[in-house]
Amino acid sequence: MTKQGYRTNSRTKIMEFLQENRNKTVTVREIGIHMHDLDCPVNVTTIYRYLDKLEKDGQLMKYAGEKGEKASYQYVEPDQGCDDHLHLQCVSCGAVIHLDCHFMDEIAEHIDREHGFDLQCRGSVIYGLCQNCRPGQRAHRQAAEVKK
Amino acid sequence: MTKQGYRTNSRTKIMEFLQENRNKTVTVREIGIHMHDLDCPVNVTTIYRYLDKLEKDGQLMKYAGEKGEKASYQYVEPDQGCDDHLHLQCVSCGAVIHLDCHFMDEIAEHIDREHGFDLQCRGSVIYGLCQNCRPGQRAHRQAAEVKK
DNA sequence: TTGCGTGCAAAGGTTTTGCATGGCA
DNA sequence: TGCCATGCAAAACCTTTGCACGCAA
Repeated sequence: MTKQGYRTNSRTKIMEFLQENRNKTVTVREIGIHMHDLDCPVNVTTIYRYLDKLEKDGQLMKYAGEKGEKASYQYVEPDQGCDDHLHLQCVSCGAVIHLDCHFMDEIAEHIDREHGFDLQCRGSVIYGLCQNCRPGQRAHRQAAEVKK
Repeated sequence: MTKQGYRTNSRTKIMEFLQENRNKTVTVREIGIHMHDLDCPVNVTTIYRYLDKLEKDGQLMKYAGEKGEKASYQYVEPDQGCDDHLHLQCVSCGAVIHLDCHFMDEIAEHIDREHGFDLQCRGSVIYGLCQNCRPGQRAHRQAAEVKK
């Protein structure tokens, strides 16, 4: 983790937004819109640069792109150890589930022993439907609608 | 699976390339370069359209983007059932391993029962290092070099 | 002949880079 | 004051779309 850098109004608000949405991923565009709504418009360049920095510092996970969309980012607790477990993301509402249970060890072990493959959790995403979005559940899809 | 469409020289060669590389993913750019090397240059538009068609027909799996790169595609056997198992991709050489063993059921079941999550294999990729590319192995990295 | 495939040009979108300015420490 | 952060403009990419023409069946 490198040094903190300056604390500016923009960065503070972006970080707040990331932390509020730590249970799912957000895109650069969404951050931009949010900042605009806050009457604190920020250039996309600034967002990209700040996010790159945060990712290098390990405070952010970057996903190449969710199902054909563009890159998305997710805040991670500094000590959450997101490198040790896989992540499930709901394709409907965007929620991210951290698979940090005992079973994670079994997966890594099986893949290692049976397939000779050394798992790398950072950047790996398993898609599907979360509890709330599965058919038959009452649909909690507000988040999904917001996305476009 | 929809109808076959016309058989043209370009399509034949693109399909051959996809099948030759069925053990890993390829990008539109790589296909373009390959076609150029074959003295059979094809417009990128054509590649995109053909790939879209193949994906709709289920002969191709499309990945949103591998580790920050752009979309990549992989040929799948018509009856390979790639919707039923996850895929491991080596970040070094690009090889893809089909996780179509008994353990796949355990993963899906655990994720379902413990996390209420309905797995969706298509598009999900787990990254890591394959047998040949793991440190300590003799490095088979020709493929990795080709990529850039 | 008919309809699909292809190339070209252009557009839309995301992300990056250079440069000058402004602001935090 | 000295960096670092920011905005702006421009560029580099990736991908899609419209249109006209060519070619397979």
